[in-house]
Amino acid sequence: MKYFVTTAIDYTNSGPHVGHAYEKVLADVIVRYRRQVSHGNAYLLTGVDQHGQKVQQAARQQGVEPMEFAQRNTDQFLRLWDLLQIKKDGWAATTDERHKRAVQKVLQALHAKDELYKAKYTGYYSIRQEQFLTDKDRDAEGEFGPEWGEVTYIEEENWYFRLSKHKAWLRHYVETHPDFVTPAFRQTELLNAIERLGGDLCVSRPKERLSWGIEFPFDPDFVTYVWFDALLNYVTFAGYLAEPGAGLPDFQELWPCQAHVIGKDIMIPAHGIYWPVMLHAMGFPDDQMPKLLVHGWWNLGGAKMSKSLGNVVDPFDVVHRYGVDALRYYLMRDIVTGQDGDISLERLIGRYNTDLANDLGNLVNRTINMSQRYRQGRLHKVEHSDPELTALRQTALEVIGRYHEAFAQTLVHAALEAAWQLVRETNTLVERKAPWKLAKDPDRSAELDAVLYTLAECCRLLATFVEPVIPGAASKILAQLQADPEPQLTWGALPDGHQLGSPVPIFPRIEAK
RNA sequence: CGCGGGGUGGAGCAGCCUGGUAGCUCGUCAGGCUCAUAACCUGAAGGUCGUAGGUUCAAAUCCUACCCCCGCAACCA
Repeated sequence: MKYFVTTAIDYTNSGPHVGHAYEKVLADVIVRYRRQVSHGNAYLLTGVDQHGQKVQQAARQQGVEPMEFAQRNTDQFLRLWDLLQIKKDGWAATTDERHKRAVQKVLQALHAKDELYKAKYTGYYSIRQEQFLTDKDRDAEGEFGPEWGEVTYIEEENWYFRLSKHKAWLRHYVETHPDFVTPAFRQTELLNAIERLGGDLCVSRPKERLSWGIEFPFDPDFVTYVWFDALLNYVTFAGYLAEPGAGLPDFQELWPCQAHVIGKDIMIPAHGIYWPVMLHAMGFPDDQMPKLLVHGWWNLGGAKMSKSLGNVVDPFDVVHRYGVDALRYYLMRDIVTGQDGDISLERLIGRYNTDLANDLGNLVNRTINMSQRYRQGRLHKVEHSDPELTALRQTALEVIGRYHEAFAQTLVHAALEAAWQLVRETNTLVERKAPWKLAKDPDRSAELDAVLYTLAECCRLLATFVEPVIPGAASKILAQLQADPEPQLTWGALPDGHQLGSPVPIFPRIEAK
């Protein structure tokens, strides 16, 4: 079994902003941690949602084919994930033929089980916005405003999924599986939403209205509703119903998914209601249900980031100006997983300069430098009973425990906080032991060796602690230590006689503009 | 009674689930060190943890009521 994590697949009607980046970094960090503790047995799936009306509309506005338009935005996302060092194992693009075929098989199977039915729908329809309107779309006077353009009352046939039939099952499932949703407070919200659940889910769109989608295998005048198509990516790209030789993973190896990493906006109804019910209807037993990890939002100056307000932060720009380590570290450090945060470039620079440059980077630099200066970079793993060194080693062991504990609850900020306790105490030890004084006293030569070894070993551990969050920097630290790049979260992995490399600042300070 | 989140030293945030000396970063003040990226270390000032009750030997943490702020059409993590 592999530890399987997915992200939401991003909608390709426009390019990425920093919120998209946050989610992918979070998922990547979780998977990188799991790879550390399970010798690489983890799998990250991310991708793009390319079908649907908004894409078709946006493409038309620009006068290009939907596929071309979607591909353009897809390329943007791919470029960003590369830039952000997102180590994805699978790529879910919903126009992939393998996905389409699997979705059609699911539709066919649900149809055969009488989970789908065809019915007429009547309602108000906005031609300009190409969508049905509900009472919520009415203005204060109870009218549909001019933003909707011409509104007509129409009748349309569609396919429906028997959602409400499974309401009781879903309520019971969520109530009896408190780990279905993380963080816990979201479960209340979900249960409330389940109670309000009314009718069934319309899962088709007539082709004459929307051509950009997956065709119904048993009724070619219809295409699949975009959410129904999109949610299935989590199984289709994990190998569910895949044909032999399709180049997809072995489904048994991955499923059930340990964490669908999603934003709070798409928990209800898509991931908290539609998705588990779809799986249940498809025949997935309760012990094969996935888990949800719901994250918060980055606001800007206290306001929600939105394309229409134009207050979005461009992740390409941030990486270009401050580097990928600065962005990844900031996104993971300055928000509590699950809560909202407020993004600030001043704080990003501050976090980078104090935590990474001053505290961690400088510690590594001074450690290696002193070893080079006093011992030509060669470590001596000597026995000692120095209480301060013993205490620091004890701290290191405690931090290993807290690090695992934090990740067990996917509290990335807590893992980093734990690591920084070790950073601080190691820096304190340098002051206390003052190796530059020990170096002048031949009688304390063994003590100096013990100190230098302890410092180097702490640096090695710290590199491992930060690897999930800032993998590039971590490997640079390990390279300068000339340590084994394989993570070893135990004390004493550096052997006696180990030769360190040369110190080069890893996090150059960002100077204020 | 729509749903949910939040209110912790000057600023920004942890801690609350699993009650027990209030913690981190920045800022301010005073010292130390010189190995290091003018980085590092120590000490100090500064908080009745939104308000009022309750439970308890003990409450930022649990319970009740109230006050204030934020989000909940679409784009959208």
